[in-house]
Amino acid sequence: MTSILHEAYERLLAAFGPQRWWPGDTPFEVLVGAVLVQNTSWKNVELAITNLREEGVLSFAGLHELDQGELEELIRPAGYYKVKARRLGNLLDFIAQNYEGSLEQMFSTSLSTLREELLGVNGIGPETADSILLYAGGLPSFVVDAYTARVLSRHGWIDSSADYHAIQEEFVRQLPEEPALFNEYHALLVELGKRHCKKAAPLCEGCPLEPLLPAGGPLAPEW
DNA sequence: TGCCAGGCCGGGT
DNA sequence: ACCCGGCATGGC
Repeated sequence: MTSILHEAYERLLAAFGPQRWWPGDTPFEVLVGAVLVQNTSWKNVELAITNLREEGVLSFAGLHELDQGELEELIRPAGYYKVKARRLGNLLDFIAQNYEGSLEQMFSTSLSTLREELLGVNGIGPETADSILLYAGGLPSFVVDAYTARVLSRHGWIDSSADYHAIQEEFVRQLPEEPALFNEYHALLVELGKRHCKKAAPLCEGCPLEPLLPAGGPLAPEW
């Protein structure tokens, strides 16, 4: 009843401990962060979030009514600020039109339906959608990011050309669909990536998963 | 000092 | 169906 991805999870948890992750005091804050963090370090996102909080607009109504130019200036530290202001606007418009501006109402929709709807919003791709579903909504949607793909690829557990959906399917296939597990696992993979699996470092020095390097190739049946 | 960070879109082959 | 440039700031 074990799998290589389950085993990897246990190792990461033992090595790093629980991450208690995704900084954000409210689901709305998490949702905003999910857009702002696109291809950007969390450090920069924190600066932008701080600006929004100090301006008193870190709420649905506050952000939705905000002038686009004002929004751009406030989120500037997060980079791509014009694009992200537009994408945030698109997302808030969507929530206003379909769920009366209520996240609670939005997250009461079925997971698969809501995911498709989010992907229909311009600027919301698979990772951002899954981050919102999992970290803001508490729904079991596994988040795949650049670190996840790199870690799995370097261990030979997936083909380096595997796309988002294929990678996500591996996790769903091997793990129970529990939001708390998906949440913690993604956080652990990001931590692993930061410490041992950066893009420029071909070797994973001191990687806690090193002993797992296999015997049997990618996703060997015995796992 | 250059490279990178928890993507995604649009236009070109 | 791919491939690629554009988007932008702050940290190491």
